[in-house]
Amino acid sequence: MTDAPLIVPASASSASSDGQDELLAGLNPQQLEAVTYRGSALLIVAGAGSGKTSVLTRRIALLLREREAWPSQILAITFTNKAAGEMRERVAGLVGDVARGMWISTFHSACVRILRREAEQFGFTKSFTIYDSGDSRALIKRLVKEHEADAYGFTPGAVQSRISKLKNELTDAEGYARQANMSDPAERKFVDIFGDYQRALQKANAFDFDDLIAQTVFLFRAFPKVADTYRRRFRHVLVDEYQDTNHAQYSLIHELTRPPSTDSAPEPYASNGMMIFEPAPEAEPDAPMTGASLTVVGDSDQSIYAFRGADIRNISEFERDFPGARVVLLEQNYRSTQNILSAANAVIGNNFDRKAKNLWSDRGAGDRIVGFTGYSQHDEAQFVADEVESLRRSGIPYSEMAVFYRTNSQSRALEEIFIRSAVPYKIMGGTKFYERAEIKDALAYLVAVANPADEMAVRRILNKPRRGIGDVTETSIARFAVDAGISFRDALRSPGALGVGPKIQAAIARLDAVLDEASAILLPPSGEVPPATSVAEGLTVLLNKSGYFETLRASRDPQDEARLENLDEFIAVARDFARNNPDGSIVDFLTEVALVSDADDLDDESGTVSLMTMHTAKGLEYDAVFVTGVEEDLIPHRISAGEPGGPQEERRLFYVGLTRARKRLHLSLAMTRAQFGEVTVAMPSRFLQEIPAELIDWRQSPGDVNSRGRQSAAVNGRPGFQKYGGQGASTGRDRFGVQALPKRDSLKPLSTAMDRFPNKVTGKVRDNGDLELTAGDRIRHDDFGEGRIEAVTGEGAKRIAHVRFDTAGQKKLLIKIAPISKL
DNA sequence: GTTTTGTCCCTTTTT
DNA sequence: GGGACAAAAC
Repeated sequence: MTDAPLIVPASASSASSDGQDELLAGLNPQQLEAVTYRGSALLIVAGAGSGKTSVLTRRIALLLREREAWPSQILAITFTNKAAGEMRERVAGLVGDVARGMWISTFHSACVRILRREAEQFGFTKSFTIYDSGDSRALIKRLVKEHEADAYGFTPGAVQSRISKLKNELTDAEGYARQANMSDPAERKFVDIFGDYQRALQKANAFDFDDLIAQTVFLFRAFPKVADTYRRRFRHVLVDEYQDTNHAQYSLIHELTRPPSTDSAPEPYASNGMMIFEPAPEAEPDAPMTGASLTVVGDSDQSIYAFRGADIRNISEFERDFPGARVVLLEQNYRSTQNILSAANAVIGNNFDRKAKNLWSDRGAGDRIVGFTGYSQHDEAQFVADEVESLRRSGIPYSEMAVFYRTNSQSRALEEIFIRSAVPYKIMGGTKFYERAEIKDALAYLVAVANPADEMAVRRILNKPRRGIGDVTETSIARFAVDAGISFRDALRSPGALGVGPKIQAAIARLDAVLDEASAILLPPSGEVPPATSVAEGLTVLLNKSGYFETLRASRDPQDEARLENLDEFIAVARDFARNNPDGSIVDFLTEVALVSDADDLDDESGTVSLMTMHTAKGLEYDAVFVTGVEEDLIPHRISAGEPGGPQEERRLFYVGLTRARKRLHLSLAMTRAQFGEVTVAMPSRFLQEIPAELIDWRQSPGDVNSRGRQSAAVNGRPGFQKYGGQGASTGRDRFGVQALPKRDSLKPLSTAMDRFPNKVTGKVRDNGDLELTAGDRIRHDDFGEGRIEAVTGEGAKRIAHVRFDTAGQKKLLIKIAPISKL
């Protein structure tokens, strides 16, 4: 354990004012230095939970309060939009309204802002579309087909990831072609596809995710004057989660923090006439301007995006890249109890190529980590659900609990059991809202209006809803467009010229009219700026008059009902947007929607447990955390084994998961796991063995199953549940400090004795219709045996029975689907 | 042109 | 055990 150094660094800034005292209050010496150090470059190595967000916000606040910088001179980059919003709020909380002019955003949002301003410089318009991975995959798929590249073993996915990797390395299509081995036919194919892909994007007036960064760097390099504008403007650049930056992002930072070229005159206006910076407070007209001061915050132990091109060297070689850089280490953890930290430290200590770092906490040992081994993933999920309920009863709100897993597909079993057990939950990510087909359709309608050059979008809505425009017609439209030298969208204006039947002509004319009608609302020809509410209005017009809504309403597919609800929600999003951005345009709306991420959905909606992948969990913290599926081939994931650095990255990912917990940490696994229909036997993850045994309190350990396991024999039912979910928890005096079982044997393979595992919760559901139950009734449950109803709450399909089972403890059940019968 | 059936993958992680 | 996609049936 590290001792806190007692040296207080000399504050670099001038005599402290009252405001400064307030900003510096409660900081430890290292944090204080991180906040007050002034120099060209500062690296803050911030271990998990070491208060880096607080340091970053105070650093910004101090710059503002001490008048060292105008808000407009600050650029802060965060990993998610949500983090950006929070940081903005916290800075505003410290210094008030001044915070307004700052750029606090993600790399992608910041680049979009720059690109929209400068788009005309290189052949795009301000209203360019942003292609998400789905869009670009669709485009690549078409190209792969056109080039018959599958003969060379190219799959769309492989091509996409290769292009993405190249772009993250700032290699563009021409650059790649120049150095490619053109004697290899497969290589030639790839070069062609890459080139066509880039041309298609340009033609569609669109950027993909990687382009947003890479093209901004190219822009800066090709137009030094443009770059200078931003270099003069941003005097303080701060980057969070620096360990997860890729080469393109690193280069962007490098470009931005370079001194402006001395020969170009300061230009407070961007090429389009927009004023982009206020004159510096103390302008020194003759002195050459230095580069912006750079502050980066990161923790190489939490680098988990190498697969996306993140380069850990960006952080490990920071001092080489930015000579004279100061490095500050934050090692005191203010988040977790020592037991949790010790486990995390032990795990991460197994990564050999890292700089030693020891997080410590003064919050006391805390509870031991709870371990549980289920028979199946359902069993594991039931443990989580029961434990969630027990924690809830002990006073932790649902919103302070989170369940993590390695892969999105693992969420299904958890979800099933949570629904059954009436545990309110929310899934972060998974099939994301904006990736649902109906939402993508609605977006395509909007894009077709906002950026008619985007042929993909127009094609997408051509026959949605079905209006009899099939492949054949689509091809004739495309051919006509090419022949006439007009866009695909404009070809829809002359249905008569397409050589298709009258019915189809009429359908095309109707679609054309709908798009025009919406266009009149969203982009009035008069040139006046429509109110932000026009987005929702235009969207409603599009969905109504295109017949999209009508078709869904007429359908008797139950899924279409859900689609309608999603679209209603989407319109609500548009209304919300108008409320928050009174001056927002349709392009702004589309930008915002394109750049939202999983983590951004995390409303502070109290009262639901959050389910998410460990990746999504980065940067978040909860009182109680469940890390599930702690098995070989899952974490570390099977695929990572073959990748260089793979297992180490998996270990960091696991470490990130562990360190999210403040007070309660649960590790669970299943002995068997069904993967695409097939049941496979699972092994405990190697990472479990890396945690000192005395830190884990196994409610049901992998060893229990194989060895004599007194607890298994104890009850002829479900020992695990009984033991913790039953008496102990229900009395309310619960867990804090209570020492439980003696520690179990170390981990062993789970291969045998599955039948000795008595506790098998299944994913079974049953439709009980409107089974009437009241307090006092006795029931029988397929998995839990007999019990007594203590209360019934909720209404209709959401009626919940609160049951005390004779052997399985206290549970909530959703009556409609629980496999129960009244006795 | 649309609907239904059948086959083949699949599962890392995401801005 | 399901979703995407293609072939076959309407």
